[in-house]
Amino acid sequence: MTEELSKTYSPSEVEQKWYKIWEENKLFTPDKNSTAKPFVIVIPPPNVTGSLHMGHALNNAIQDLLIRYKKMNGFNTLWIPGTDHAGIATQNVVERELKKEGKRKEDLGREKFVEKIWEWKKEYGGRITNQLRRLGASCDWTRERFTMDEGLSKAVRRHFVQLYNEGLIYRGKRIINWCPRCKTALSDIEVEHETKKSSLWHIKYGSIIVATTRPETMLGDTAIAVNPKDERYKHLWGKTIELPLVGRMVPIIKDDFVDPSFGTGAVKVTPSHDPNDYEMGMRHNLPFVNIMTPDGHITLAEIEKKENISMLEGMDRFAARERIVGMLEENGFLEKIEDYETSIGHCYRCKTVIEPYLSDQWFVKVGPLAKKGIEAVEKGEIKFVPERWTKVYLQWMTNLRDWCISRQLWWGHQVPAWYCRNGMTNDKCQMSNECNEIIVSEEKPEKCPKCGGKNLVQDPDVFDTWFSSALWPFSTLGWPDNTEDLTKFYPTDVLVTSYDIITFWVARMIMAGLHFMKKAPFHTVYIHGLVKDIHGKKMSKSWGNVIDPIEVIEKAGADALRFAFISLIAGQGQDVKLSEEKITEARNFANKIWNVSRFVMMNTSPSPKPCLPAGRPMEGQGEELEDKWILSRFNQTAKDVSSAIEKYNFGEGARLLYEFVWGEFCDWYVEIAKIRIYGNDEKKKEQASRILMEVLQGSLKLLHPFMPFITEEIYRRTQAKSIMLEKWPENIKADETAISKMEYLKTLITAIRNIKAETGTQTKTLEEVILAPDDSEKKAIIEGEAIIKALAKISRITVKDELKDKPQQSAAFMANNTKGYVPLKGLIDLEKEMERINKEIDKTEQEIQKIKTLLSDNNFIARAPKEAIEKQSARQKELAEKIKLLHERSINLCGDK
RNA sequence: GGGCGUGUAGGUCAGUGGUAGACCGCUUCCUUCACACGGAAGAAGUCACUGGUUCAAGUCCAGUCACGCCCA
Repeated sequence: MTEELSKTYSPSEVEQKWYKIWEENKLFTPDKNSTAKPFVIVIPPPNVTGSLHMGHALNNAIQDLLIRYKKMNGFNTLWIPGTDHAGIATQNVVERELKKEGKRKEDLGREKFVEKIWEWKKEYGGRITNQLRRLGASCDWTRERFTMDEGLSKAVRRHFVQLYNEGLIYRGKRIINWCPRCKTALSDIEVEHETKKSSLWHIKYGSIIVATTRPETMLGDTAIAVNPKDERYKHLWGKTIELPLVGRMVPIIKDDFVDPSFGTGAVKVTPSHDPNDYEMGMRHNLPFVNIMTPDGHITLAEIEKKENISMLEGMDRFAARERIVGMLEENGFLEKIEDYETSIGHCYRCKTVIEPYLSDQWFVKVGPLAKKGIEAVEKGEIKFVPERWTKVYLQWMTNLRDWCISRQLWWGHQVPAWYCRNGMTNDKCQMSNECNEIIVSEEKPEKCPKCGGKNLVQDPDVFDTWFSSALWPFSTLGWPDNTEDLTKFYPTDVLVTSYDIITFWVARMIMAGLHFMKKAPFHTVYIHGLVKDIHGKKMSKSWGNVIDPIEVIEKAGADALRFAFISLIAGQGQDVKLSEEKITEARNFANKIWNVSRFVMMNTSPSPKPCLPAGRPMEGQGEELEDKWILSRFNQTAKDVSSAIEKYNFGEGARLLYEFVWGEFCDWYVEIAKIRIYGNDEKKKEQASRILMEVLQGSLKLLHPFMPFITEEIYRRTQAKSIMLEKWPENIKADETAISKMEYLKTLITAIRNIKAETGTQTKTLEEVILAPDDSEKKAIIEGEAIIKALAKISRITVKDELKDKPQQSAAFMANNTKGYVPLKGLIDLEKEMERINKEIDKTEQEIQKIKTLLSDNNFIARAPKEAIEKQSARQKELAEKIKLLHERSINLCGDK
């Protein structure tokens, strides 16, 4: 009949098989001839050197859910995958590899080193994309892109040249964030600030005392500043004082920037080593004295040579701090040291303390670009989900400083700018020359347009990685060429990402998209939380709390991991706390799906298996009450799951399916269907198995975006067609009467089971149950007689209109408006039963008291809507009945004694 | 300092003004032929606190406390 299915589901046996089939059959590639509306997502490109972590797993599970859902809903879906060259991170990885061989990148030279990275990329670059396949991501791999591909590199060059020609990019000497370990500039957001305990050193500068958190930079001081309103220092205005140790004479200047309440109200000014001091230096025309090498060591090259400080030459910046403080103390310049908390910037890639550093860099003038980006969101062209992230985005966009895009790295897109070195005789000053022309061009220019010289040297710097990933939504589609894909698939639809990247990436994509494509790159930005461990801690190697997604996939299956994630997503984009327990729960759910499918297939007619569209009209057809019920509930579930997904309430969708499949289909419908399945009526048997298969197939479709592998595996055992190509069930018809009848029957059965469990007769089939229902309930009881008998294990149901003579030695219960008695002659433990009843009475009385108070409240009667009042009165009546019954029962019990 | 978020059962979390929910764990019972990764039943709540709005607040508003994150 059916090939044997194992008792437990083994994901490892099926997952990779199906992925291969899907990919080989190009099920992830959009149909070229389709006229259907496209639905497009671009993947947030993971770092090419990375490996899949839980953050990726969550992010891609969501995207895959959307893509699979939309595909089943008739959209021509496209999910573009790819990876990011991640400048610093990748360079660091390969540098570390080199270090193992005892080499530095300088030993190889730039060209060889970059070659080495490409080799590395070739070997390991496919790791993360293969891991995405393990997850089940339905990416169109035929369109896979890498940010350093030829096409994308061309896009970056166009990006730069166009902005430059529009006056939105400039080069200049500014204070930037410098990482002395990576030896490159960083943008403002690549610096992580951390508040740390430090000191505030008070140093005597002649008659003035200045307070500073960075005493070592005093070597580069070129002024002392005070606030012009600060009367304390009036007598010193315009005077000069001698810099301790260094001996240089520096002026005392007035500047509004100085906060009189900070320290002594007088501050040292080091224009080359502090962004605020830089501004002051510019305002007051101060000299700029650099005292540090790019790797964070002291240099005295720009300082007048003096014997007493010569030992500082080449000293590490932190050692120099201690040394200088020591020297100040020895020479009586140190007034005092205070404890002080200060915020210190660190490199986001290597955590080294950032140095504000004066250097030549390329900048994007973001003002005009940000303006468009703000308008697009304010006008609703782009919507953030959850909505609250809009504020974060807008706040950031309105406070933007110009973006430093040049990086002193070897790996990345080299800046397409050439310097004319014509007439240059001295190789020492690399960037200065007599012609002085900068040529910005997508391709290398032949000669200098100004002087005709051919000695052109390209800027050695590369771009910030985000400068290229800003273009991702259209560079992946072929821009700047006007390709078919670009016309067809831009703008994309939804961007799925976590909140930590809104500023890095989302904002920049929006700016670039609006500027170059004149259209926002997506209409919706769905922001999800970060993956944390069960205690809410970030997963990190140093904490030792990392769960590896691939290990989970191997143990529990990708479906389990995905379902665990999705069901953990709350409506508001909170962080997701992943635990082994949640994964186990999801694995158990997969196993439940597997087993109910086994049951259905074991009881289904031989092939060809019926292929019935789920959710067809349910009137007529001679179906039983339970059939109408389950089909109605299926249709409601389909509708509710759709609406949850449309509203990005993915967790809600998962919970609805879990509840329907396990709590309704397995726990109730299958049990009820067994009456016919194991019965003798062939026609009824056929009918039941047909509905079983129908609901199973429908449920598999609804589950598919959540759990792609198991649903395909089972579906293909019932169908030749891939479930990916099936239509999403969308018949909304539901038979409300059937639903309420079944809900009542479930309540009744649970009530009887309860009595049986309390009286220890759970496993026995009891002879009789006596029921006194109201009219509508009576109908349900008659219709559901077989169901009650089978599920509550009762041989006979006696329905009475009125209960005149109360059955002796029986347990009583209420199920909605039905009074019920289970005769239990000789089976009742009187004391226990009495206890149970008293407890029940207490509980019921408490509740009834609450309602009484409410109903006697004139305000409630006057102002509450009619339905609310009616509902409460009905409830009161019901409870009163129950109390009455319980009291009667209590008296009867005494009689029984 | 500014902003955002969170606080509900022992744990982890849902919750849409009108009877407080799920899973795990716990208690009792069940190896019955889809599944012990299972089934049945049950116990377990000061919805952080204080006020306010409302006939009615876990839900809306204000404040307080605790924790977390982001920005400066």
